[in-house]
Amino acid sequence: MVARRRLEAMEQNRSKLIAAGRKAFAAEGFAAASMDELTASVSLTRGALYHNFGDKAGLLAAVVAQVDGEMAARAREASAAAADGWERLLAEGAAYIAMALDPEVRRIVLLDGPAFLGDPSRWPSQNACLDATKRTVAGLIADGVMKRVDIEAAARLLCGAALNAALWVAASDDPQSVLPKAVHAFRLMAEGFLLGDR
Amino acid sequence: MVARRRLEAMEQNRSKLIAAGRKAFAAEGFAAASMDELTASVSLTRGALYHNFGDKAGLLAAVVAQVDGEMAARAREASAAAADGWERLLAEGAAYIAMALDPEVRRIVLLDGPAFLGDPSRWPSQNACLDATKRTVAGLIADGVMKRVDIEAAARLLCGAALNAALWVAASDDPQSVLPKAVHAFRLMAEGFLLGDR
DNA sequence: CGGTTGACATACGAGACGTATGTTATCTTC
DNA sequence: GAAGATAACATACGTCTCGTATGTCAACCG
Repeated sequence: MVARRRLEAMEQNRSKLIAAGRKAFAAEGFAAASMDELTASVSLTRGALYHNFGDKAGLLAAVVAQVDGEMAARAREASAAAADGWERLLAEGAAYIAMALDPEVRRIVLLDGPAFLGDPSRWPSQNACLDATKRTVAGLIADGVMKRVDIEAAARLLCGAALNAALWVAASDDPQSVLPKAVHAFRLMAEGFLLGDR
Repeated sequence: MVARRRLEAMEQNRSKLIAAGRKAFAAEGFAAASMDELTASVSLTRGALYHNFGDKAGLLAAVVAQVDGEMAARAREASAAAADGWERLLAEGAAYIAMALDPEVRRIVLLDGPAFLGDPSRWPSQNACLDATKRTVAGLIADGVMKRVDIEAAARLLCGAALNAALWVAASDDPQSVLPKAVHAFRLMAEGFLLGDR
């Protein structure tokens, strides 16, 4: 407690800053968040921030990576509970829609992330949604379940549909009542990729 | 030329500011654009800006409304050229994907717009993409072409898929080669909403 | 044990936004 | 037709923010 190792203390400060970033960015948005207030809220100064993350966008990238990692974990849970490969794709989609109900996810990953960090597929954290969907789609095409379509195109469309539906659900007046509508429509649309008729 | 009517001059200044906003926001992004430089580029000062648009976000809203209006016009053109109702939906989707190749549309309407103005469906300009798609979907359901699904949900998913695919196309290294892949995948996915099998 | 390095704090400067105040041309009203 | 009122800007100011440059202190190392 008294004499911590240097790296250990540094890692602790990084965690505190990232945690403060999640709160501030989610509450006020990236642009409006003040780095002075943010760092002071964890008893540090901007010196620590610029030393660890380079600039304000660097902290955003670190926050996005953390949230994105948690999203990937939840997606894997939903995926594991599914029976076959096709149900796995649908489960992942429903999971992403549900995840976007979290204000942190919505504001940080879906709005400010693309606006201030550029295209999600070029993030260091590699956007969990896209990555998982691409793998699932690739498997379904190989198994002859899905029509032969460009993997990245299908993944982009599916993720885009899911995340956009999620933004709608979150912005609606009664999220809980429109969520099933979104999930149902997503399922129908995804079935457009199914081979045969069933 | 010499003694213009008051309202006419004011409308001209508004137009100049909006035009400057389109350039600056597209080139530097909303957050990085300086209102001093922007107003000076059309021989005005920030006084004119704050008098006409209230604040910086007000100018963004005006710019978004203008670009959004142009998008709606182009969507109507694409729609009018289509044979039946279903082809009209696909044509609109393809048109939106193509439109997002324009850096102005991408940066202003798809990235900064949602981030700084909130959910597109609550914009004063009412988001052309969403609105047109909703009308088309409603017609197709009434005609028994599409499955009975929540209209807003279907429109949101279709627009989300199209716009997200567009962001992918735009961010790719060779946009012209991936665009057909995106359009093809969009068509397949939309067919999930079709009644019957063909 | 003294020098060095790294992690962080502090001080500073450059802009940027929004507002409050001033200025001028146009419109109204008697 | 002239004076007051109003609208459309310009100007000046204060406050905030980010990024950097400099300072400082504890931890490490030979």
